[in-house]
Amino acid sequence: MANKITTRDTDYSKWYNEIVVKADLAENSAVRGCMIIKPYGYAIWEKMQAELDRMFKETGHENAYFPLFVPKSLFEAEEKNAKGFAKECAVVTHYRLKNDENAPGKLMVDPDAKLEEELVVRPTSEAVIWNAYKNWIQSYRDLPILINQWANVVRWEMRTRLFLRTAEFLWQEGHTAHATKTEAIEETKLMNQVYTDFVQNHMAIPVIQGIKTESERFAGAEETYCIEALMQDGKALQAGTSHFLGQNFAKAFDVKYATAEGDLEYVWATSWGVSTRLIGALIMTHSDDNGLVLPPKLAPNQVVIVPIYKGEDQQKKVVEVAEQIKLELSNRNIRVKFDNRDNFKPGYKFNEHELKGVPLRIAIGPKDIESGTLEVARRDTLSKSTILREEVVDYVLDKLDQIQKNLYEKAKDFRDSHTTEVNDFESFKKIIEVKGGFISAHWDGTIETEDAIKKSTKATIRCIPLKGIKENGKCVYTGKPSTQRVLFAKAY
RNA sequence: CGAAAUAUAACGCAGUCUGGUAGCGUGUCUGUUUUGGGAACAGGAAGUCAUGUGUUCAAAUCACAUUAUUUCGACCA
Repeated sequence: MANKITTRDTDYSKWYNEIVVKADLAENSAVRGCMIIKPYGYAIWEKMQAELDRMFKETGHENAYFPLFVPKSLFEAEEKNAKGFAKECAVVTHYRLKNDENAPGKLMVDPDAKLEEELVVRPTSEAVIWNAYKNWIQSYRDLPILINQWANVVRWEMRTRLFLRTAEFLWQEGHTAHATKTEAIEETKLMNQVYTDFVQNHMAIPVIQGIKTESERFAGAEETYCIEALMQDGKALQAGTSHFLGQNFAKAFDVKYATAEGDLEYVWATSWGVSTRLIGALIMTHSDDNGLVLPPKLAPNQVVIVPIYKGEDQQKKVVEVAEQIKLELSNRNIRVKFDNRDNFKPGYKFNEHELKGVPLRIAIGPKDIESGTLEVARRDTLSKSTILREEVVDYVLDKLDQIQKNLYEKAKDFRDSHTTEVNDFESFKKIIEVKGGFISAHWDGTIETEDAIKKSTKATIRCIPLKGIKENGKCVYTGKPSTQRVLFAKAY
């Protein structure tokens, strides 16, 4: 009951449960909405981390680590940011427990150990980081600062949803400081592109790049660039954001640098992040009724070998061939697992690895040994073929590549067929209700209209697409003139 | 915080209306036989029925309160 995850049409629980479970921390615990990432799920996260980290470094960034605790005075320095997060902060007020005299064996918060200044558990790290940057930046020679942090953050949401909105989550947050506005904006766009490349090429999830409207923008940002993906149930998911922060944080933390001309100027800032929410996106984009479907580039095991045999003689022969194939594949950097557990039957293993989303499965039995063949099954299409034993390496390399592409194409076809151009509000309402997905429509650019549409349909503006075509039209709600279509959808 | 539903074994559930021995499936443990799509049989272990109070000869079951969870609102990556 506690672990059941149900969206409107789809029960994702069996897929999630391979990867993550809701943390059952304690009876009557006030901590809700935390998750335990199981080893298999964490292995996927590690793959994602490794690739993102490589991309960050390739674009000139370095990793660093900053404190979990943010003194309240620092936190409130940038007003808009503080206000945006104020309602969802966990706050540390005491630093000690003591024995409870009224309840032997129990502990209580020591009232004498009240902190003079409360500590906010970071919901994001701008405040601590910019407090540090103040001391790191003196001159234009110190710029740019291009730093990324891998960390956990806490956001005490009213309502949590496993994976997509947990109270604590893992993420990376990049925080950069630049001498010029142009350079900072370039950085913001660059990271938006890095996220796009990663999500599309590695996660096989097609995304729309765009900028957020004022009401959806990050608290404290001047412009928020985002990538938006569409899930199989027709709801949109924000997959990654990069923010141009202007000089807001520089002014709040008084971070100035001496220019080459000797003037003092405030620096320009960006921040950008993606979180474990991406694993949720991965599941909800590709999975089918048989369980997870993982893109080869992120699958902890790309190939699993299942042996089939009767009796010890056969077992010996089959295992020998299987080990040999495993070696051949590993030598080509393919992540391969030989499932030689003797206490499960092949059929059980087939189903288990399907549930876990392993892209390719190789079955080897006595018949194959005799004929020099192998049976290879694809997870994405659930189709099986028999191949020659000596072709295995080339075949696997080729198929892994195909699966990666096929998953992307499939997701893209779904996304495209669930993106509808709409020109009047009646169809807007109908499409959102019946079909779901993205709606491309004209908007007059005002918050009032955005709000009214949200109230009436629950759909929000996901983004103003970067690659949108300029065209003159009339706002779908007010009929006022507009120059570009924006993307609406119901969102997670 | 508003509205509704739910809480029984590790997991999924029945039993509650109509009070009277704590049940089923999966998993788990032992043994034997099994292995080309979730094995079969036999035997075993496992539950303060969310918590508290009340009604009753008797409460998983009825009443009241509390807590937690889920879904829908408001909030949000």
